[in-house]
Amino acid sequence: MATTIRDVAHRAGVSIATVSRALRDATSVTPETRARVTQAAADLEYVPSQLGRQLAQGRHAANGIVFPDLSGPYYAEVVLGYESVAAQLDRSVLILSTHGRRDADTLVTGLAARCDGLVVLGPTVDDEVVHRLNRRGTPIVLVARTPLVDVDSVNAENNASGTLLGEHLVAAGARTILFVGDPEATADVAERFAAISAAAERDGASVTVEPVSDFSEEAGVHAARQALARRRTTKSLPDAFACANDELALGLMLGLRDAGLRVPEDAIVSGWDDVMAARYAGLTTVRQPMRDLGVHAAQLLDQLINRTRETPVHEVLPTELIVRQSTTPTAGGTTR
Amino acid sequence: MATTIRDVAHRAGVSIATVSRALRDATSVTPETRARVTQAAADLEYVPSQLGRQLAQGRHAANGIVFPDLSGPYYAEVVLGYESVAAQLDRSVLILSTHGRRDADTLVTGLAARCDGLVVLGPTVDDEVVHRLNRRGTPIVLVARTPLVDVDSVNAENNASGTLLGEHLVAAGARTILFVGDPEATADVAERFAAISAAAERDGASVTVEPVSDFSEEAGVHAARQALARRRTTKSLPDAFACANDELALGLMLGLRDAGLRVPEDAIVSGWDDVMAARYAGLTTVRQPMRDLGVHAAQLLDQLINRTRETPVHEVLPTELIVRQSTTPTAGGTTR
DNA sequence: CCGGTTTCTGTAACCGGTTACATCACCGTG
DNA sequence: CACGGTGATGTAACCGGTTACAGAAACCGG
Repeated sequence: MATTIRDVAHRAGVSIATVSRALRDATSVTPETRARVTQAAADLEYVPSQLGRQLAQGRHAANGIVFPDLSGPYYAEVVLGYESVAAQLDRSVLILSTHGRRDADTLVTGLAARCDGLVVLGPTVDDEVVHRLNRRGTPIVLVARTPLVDVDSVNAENNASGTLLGEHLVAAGARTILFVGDPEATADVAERFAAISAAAERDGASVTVEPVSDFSEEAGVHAARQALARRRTTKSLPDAFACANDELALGLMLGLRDAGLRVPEDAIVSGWDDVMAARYAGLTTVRQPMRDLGVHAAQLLDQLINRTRETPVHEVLPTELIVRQSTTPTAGGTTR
Repeated sequence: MATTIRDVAHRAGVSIATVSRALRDATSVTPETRARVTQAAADLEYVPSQLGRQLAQGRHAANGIVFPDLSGPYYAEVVLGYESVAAQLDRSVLILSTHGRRDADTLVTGLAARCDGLVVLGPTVDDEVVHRLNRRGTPIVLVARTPLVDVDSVNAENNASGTLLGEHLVAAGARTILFVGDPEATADVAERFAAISAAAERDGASVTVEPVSDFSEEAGVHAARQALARRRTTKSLPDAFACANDELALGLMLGLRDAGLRVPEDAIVSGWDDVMAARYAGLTTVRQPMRDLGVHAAQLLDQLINRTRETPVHEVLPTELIVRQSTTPTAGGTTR
């Protein structure tokens, strides 16, 4: 195959150990030999085999990241933040998307064997798998997942923004709020729901739940139809829809408008995440520092890999309420 | 560190060669010894070191992919398609985002040393780097890039859809069309521009160019302002804006509306890519089979790695014109 | 001019697997 | 019963680097 360190050693007239040293340490090698080795390496277009190097050093110099999907902007941004830090630390990033794969457990275990540590993002594998890897000594950081006591985690704040959102909805005129999304699904959603409903009820509104567990646009459209169907019997529609994420909210808005209802005049709608489309749809939502989630995760992971730290850390990053037309009937105009 | 193949061999009372065989080949090992080895491996919770394995086999069992960014849905989708195929082929995927890094060349070269082959996506590194790696024998597939004769490539069709789009714009009433985007920037954009303008001019419209090279939303907003500023002197605004991609188009629409103009009544707008936000903005655009680009690239790359094929292949995947409200004044209503 | 450091380089043992080849036991056949 | 053939297993060489240790050369002060 390619030229090896021995070829270079031979050409430069030195031993392989010297080549190895000359090409890495500036020190501990005479400038002359160093020059000779460098020249020989250049002549032969020598590129050190990372495989040999990694085996000798006993490290992959690579980090893994597991996520459900990259379709939405959410995980993609986290991955980008993660990658940027990893690259700085001179580590490669291995990705694994579990979306729609039943053998996710196996794949994640396989990934773990190919890197020095990994980040597990969102609903991908069971906690059981995380625990197993953790016991085995694999450095792991959880992101956007229910934290486990003995595993590092990074999450976005839900409480404060949820409270703000709840208050905002009531201030915008909501009396009956429907939370769209299953609070049982994940801890994140549970927190959002709890915060929103607590604030809204404190301010005198009533909150009910539409337990949707598939957080997609289609599910949002469907939820709208459900609510409209119920209107026939109950003669009333909720005047606000607080959705567990933006995609649900966007779908819901489509569903409402298809039925001739106007947002925000006839009903106000909020989402969560602030995806790009939310801006164009004028959707009120909560922005998460997605890229920062990735950045922090990479930093924590690096500490674990380098054994700089022993005790687990659980970070919570702040979020921000973004108010747009979908909840501001007074500001005029159907969503532009 | 962890338990090695020698520990297992010792416990099972066999040689390491036998362990190696027993754990991979079903054949060439007695069922009894096989069972004994398997048991020993299980007892010791043995996980084969991928490093050792990779070095011995002389392959990384990993593919790389280089892209500018994951922020838009475009590259993310390609990456997903790529990853899905790679996973099936039991190969890991290493990612590298070059966005805003000046040392992209070095990083890509480094990446190439860590995998068996790689895909280079969009405007990331110079052709010169690609050529160098190619000469060195690294299997490479280019995606969404100007093809090079001796390197595999996968691209989306621009001509047919561009023609359709050009015709559609004129049919929608466009007489004066402004192409927003720099045709000199990339071959892709050049093709789109050529097809659109040829068709439009054939049908009697005139086409001018606003050579924007930053394909961002902000650039779109800016382009709108430019056009509006020019209106003061020329007393006229183009009645159609054909943008090089969706983000430009979305920004442009924002810019026009901020100035009180209605889309599509006062001017029609088209994009290219069909990002998610395009749907919510009602933007007419051209949909590319992004995921398929990734899938095909992974397949081509696999052929290169396994030396199944010698001669370079250049694939062109079909695209589709998606007509929405931004170019259909008759269909009524400002974008919903 | 000598002994003791210091500095540079080479030898060889790793890292943890795979695999060519040798070995050996056992089989059926003439 | 001797012999060639077959199939299971062990031995050891490799993959391509890193690095502990040893040895040699150069340098130092007394």
